[in-house]
Amino acid sequence: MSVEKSKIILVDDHPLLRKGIQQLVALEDDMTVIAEAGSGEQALKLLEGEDPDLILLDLNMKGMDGIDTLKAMRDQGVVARIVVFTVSDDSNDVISALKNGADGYLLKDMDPDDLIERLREACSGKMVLSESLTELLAMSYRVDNQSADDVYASLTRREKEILKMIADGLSNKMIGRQLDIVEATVKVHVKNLLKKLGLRSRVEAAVWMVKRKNG
Amino acid sequence: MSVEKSKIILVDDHPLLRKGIQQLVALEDDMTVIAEAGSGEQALKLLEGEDPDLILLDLNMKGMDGIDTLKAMRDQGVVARIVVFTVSDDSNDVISALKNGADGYLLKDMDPDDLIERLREACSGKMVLSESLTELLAMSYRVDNQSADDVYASLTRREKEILKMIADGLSNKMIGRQLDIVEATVKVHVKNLLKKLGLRSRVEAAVWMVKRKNG
DNA sequence: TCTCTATTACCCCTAAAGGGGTAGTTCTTC
DNA sequence: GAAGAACTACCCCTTTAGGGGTAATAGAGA
Repeated sequence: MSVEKSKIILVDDHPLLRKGIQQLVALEDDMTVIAEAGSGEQALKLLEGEDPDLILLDLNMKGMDGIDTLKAMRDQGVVARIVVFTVSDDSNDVISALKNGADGYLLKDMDPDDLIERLREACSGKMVLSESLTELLAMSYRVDNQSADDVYASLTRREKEILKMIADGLSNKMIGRQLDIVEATVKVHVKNLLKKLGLRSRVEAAVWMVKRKNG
Repeated sequence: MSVEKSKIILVDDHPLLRKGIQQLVALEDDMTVIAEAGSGEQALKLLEGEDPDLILLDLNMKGMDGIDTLKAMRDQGVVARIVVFTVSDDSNDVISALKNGADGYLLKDMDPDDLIERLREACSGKMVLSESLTELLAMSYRVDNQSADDVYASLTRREKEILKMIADGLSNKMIGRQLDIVEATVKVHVKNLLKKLGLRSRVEAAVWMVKRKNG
């Protein structure tokens, strides 16, 4: 029997780019683009009826952004390989994508032949990353060791103060009471410090803080 | 001028016991019972109009229990001294009460004269505890050192498993997905392990777990 | 002076957490 | 076989958390 083609879905808000990739993939006999979406919302709807092997996902989209779309897909229980395909080589984006269940992170400026090869690898279950990201990722691994202090240093006085209280198990309301500011303001600081630390919840923040101190 | 009497509020669902204490206090010239409540809800309502120096609070009440009432009082910003007065010498109750802002913990089987003396001490700002609780409290201090493992050992296999995942920052939904059980069941386990560990939130649980491992 | 950052406070909204209850199953233990 | 513990799943409910936005104010620095 003939080899079954890998089913790919493209999610990008640039129709031209989608067209380009689609034609590129069409030249290969072991993969095929079965659907396209111009937004995260559209992609999520699409996935209710499709069962792709690979989803190529842009990060910078209008409306729901790529990371949110990625989160939502995983929350929906999508089992397909999801590879982020974007222009951003911002380390926060890369880490954030990987943390949220991306199986790869490719930059849009890569060579077309290389892209096809990477997609093939991704379909076969391999984690794919653009070369230029290796160094960046290597640095991010050091976050747990030394550059954690750099991230911590980027916090404002208030944020550090609140982070400590989070690690003490205080709720936003209690923190506000202790600092004599309203809960809503505490939430603003929490929101900002989570973003700076690249964490997703106060639980992660608390653990991060404790490990930083004595781990 | 004459010394101002310490104002006491009694919260207990046994009218007879309230009466007894009230009469006992009435014999003293430096303290007075200004109000009584038969339930936590009633006590909270009462506190909107009263400004006592001391609140004597029963733990085992119908409806809202003593700990919840205590929490609610502190959340409402009640500044009065709050002393728990109960029959329970369960260490969890004692610790829980102290964690939630109690200024003392007295057992109901104590000598009446002794009680009055303790109330007087409480009014003057001293932390009061029944003698038989000293050993119990001493043990609880060791929780942070060695007997933490005993508490941990009291967790079921499932609870330990989930506690680890909490420390990894996973949400209940994610934990459920990973263990292939519904989120509601995860919440049951979380609820139970929090109670066993005497903690109030998953944040505290996560920190507890991390400190236990490498702290 | 103008700009940037930090801090504060609010609006909107959804999702997550947590506490109470009941209840069925399985498995062990007495 | 009865009793208890563990695990599962659901009901109810309120509170907490988190993410998006706008905006005012104060202070530091170009």
